[in-house]
Amino acid sequence: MADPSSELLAWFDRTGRDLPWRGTRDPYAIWVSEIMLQQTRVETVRPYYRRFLERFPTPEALAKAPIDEVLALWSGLGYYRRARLLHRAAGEVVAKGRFPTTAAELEELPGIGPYTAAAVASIAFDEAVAVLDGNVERVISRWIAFAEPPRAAAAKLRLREVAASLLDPERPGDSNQALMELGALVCRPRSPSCDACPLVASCAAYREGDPEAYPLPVEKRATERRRHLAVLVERKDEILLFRRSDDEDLLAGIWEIPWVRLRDDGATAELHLGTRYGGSWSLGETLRLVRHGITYRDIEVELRRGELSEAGELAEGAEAGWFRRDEIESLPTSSLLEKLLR
DNA sequence: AAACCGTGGGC
DNA sequence: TGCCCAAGGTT
Repeated sequence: MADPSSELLAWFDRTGRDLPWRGTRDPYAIWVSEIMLQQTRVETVRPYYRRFLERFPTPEALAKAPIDEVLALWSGLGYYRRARLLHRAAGEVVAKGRFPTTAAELEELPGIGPYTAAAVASIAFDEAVAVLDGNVERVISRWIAFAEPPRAAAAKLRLREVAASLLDPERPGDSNQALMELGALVCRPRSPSCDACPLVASCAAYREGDPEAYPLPVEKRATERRRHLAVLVERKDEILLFRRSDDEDLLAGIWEIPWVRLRDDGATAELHLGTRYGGSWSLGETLRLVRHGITYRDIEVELRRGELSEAGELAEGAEAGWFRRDEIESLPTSSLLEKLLR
């Protein structure tokens, strides 16, 4: 009874959180939760998950919805490509006529990689396949004092092997979730609570005395900062928005207020949103400039005083329109717009 | 393989 | 403030 696998599962049974996507065996619901949870915290996902499943309770409901409605429910969650791929994959499931039941089959769907395939297969279908997410990487790296950064494919393979050795074949879904839960609550990136850890007795990093030393750091690229200017343009009770082209890499198909890149000296240097704009808007409408800051990974958007002077036109694939605030809720938007209207 | 995609919380 | 980094996948 003192083997690590049993200790881990017993700990999970005792202290595991009661999350909305636990307590269901519906593979579709579990799938949706796993997509939303990609690189996204549990507390952020909660409200989105509830609304999304309420509106799209089945793959059929999701598949037949227009993509803009899917994106509207995803608005503010980030990584919008996830929503597009989920929508596309739902169409494939419906076309196929049945839900994929193995990790190998699941991984063929767009947006489902090794992690998500293993998570859905183990949780919904009891397939004894180990997940390797950021939590498991950290837990296992510490448990075996893994001496290389979890970057190369070979390193990940090794970590997954060890994770698999901790799997209870009778309860693979709970075993996987236990490892992730442990990483999220106890074996945290900083200040792990080794006192509360069910694996402490066999943890190599703990024995060495400095569990935080693992996993070994992955080299990170330098980030470039760019400054932008964003402007809220209003006329009466309407706001001017632009819909970014579906071909954009960043925020494809998302409605936003106009923002432009600034040169280092603060002058407008480059037009964003795939748009050109300027005098053509200023047809007597009120230009209201708002102060606000928002940061994408390496892009700072700053709302501040500015002059719009260049004449312009809409770029290929982009679209412009005036909307009342109550209409904007049903549009695909980003957090920039959501914060602005808050 | 490395770079890219959004956002928010924690320190 | 600035930086880390989160239930990753795609290219």
